Amino acid sequence: MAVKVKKKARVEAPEERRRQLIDATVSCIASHGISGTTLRKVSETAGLSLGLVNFHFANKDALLQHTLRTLAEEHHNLWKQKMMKTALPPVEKIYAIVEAQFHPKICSRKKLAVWFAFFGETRHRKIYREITSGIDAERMETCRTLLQQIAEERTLWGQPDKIAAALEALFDGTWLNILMYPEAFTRAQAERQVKDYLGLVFAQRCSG
Amino acid sequence: MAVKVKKKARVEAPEERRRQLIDATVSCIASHGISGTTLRKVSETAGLSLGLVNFHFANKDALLQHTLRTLAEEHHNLWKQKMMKTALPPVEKIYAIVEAQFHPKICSRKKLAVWFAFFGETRHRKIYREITSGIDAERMETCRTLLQQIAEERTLWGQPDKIAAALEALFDGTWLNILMYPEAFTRAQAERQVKDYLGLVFAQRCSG
DNA sequence: CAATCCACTGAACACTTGTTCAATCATTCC
DNA sequence: GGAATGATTGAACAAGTGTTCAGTGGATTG
Repeated sequence: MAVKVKKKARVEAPEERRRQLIDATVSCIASHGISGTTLRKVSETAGLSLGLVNFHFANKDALLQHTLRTLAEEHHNLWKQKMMKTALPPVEKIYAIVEAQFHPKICSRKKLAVWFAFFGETRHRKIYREITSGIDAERMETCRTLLQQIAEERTLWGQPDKIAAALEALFDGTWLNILMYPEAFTRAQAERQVKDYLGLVFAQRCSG
Repeated sequence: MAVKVKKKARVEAPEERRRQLIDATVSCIASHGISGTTLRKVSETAGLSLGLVNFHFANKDALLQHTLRTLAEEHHNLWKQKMMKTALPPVEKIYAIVEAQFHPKICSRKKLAVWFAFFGETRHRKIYREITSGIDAERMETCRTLLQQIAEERTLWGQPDKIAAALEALFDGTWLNILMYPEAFTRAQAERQVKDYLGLVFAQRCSG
């Protein structure tokens, strides 16, 4: 009966264990909030012992930081990759960034809950802000550059940096709406909403 | 030397004490997050004794709920009042709602920190969502109605409910940007940003 | 096989938490 | 003035927290 099912090994590679613990942390934050995320709950969710958390992470705060960093990297990798894949036209590249923002892998309710749990703590834990600010700034700058390129070939209704800022706000705002009122706001609607805004900005309605 | 300075009375009217405790809670959440807000810190911030918190509020959770409700009511009262004050034209009424959203009394960094601290907990504490959903829905419905009225007298670039949803996202998104990157995003800029969006939607660029 | 290594365990520790409650104090009422 | 009322205090308590660490055992090496 010794089927070769990948059972939970008693001993695993450190990276694998860290990943398991981070996954468990994401689940815990999503269902109990940061204030309700204890090391006991994390270890229990991961099916591991309490002491193991402090073995793989210096302390609880390090675990939380790694969790946020993992989410941030995942997001960063996705929009970067999606954007690179698309060939030349800048308009399509911006749309690719929008699609990455609302990709199921990134924009699940569970992960949104974790994102906003951290956002809610950014004021007094500036390390959290530092972790996210990097990718936020890079994406916004990328959008600004793309908009600048678009502006050279067609009339844009607004300045590129203003539009990039509005885009950033739409990203975060629609995320929050999906998190709080998932019955009223969906990923697909949010994606359409942001694209509609871009369509409004791009349209050469009455090219004089 | 007995100047009639309003010193902290040892005994105060219950409502006054409750207000003091809620103010202290706002300060605590803003500087330590919800997870770092303890009854000891709240009572210390308020300059009152520990036991008094549980005397005026059933428990810690009741205190937090009253705090959120107070913020929600303050916001609701402001935009309602600002909107009523403005005379007839619906366009001006929408602008009044925008201005209320970014009014210094509502949109201070301190209060934004508290708002997002609660947003970060809404997934597992549905009571928080219930408290805010009421005013959110009412404001969005009001905007939708106003946009419908505007659509009757001029061409609107988009459907009223879609625009109302985008407006909602812009409100929340700009709030988050101000909270996280106050050096890069200000209240005034945010207000202008939202108004620019409305300008884009309202403009009869090439009225055929 | 024996020895070494190190991921792993969970009991134990010091500390903080929310909550309770008997005692205290200022005020109000007769 | 004296009693009654009710707001206020802070010590005490049980429950839960993050962290430590001596010990366990499965894998790897010689």
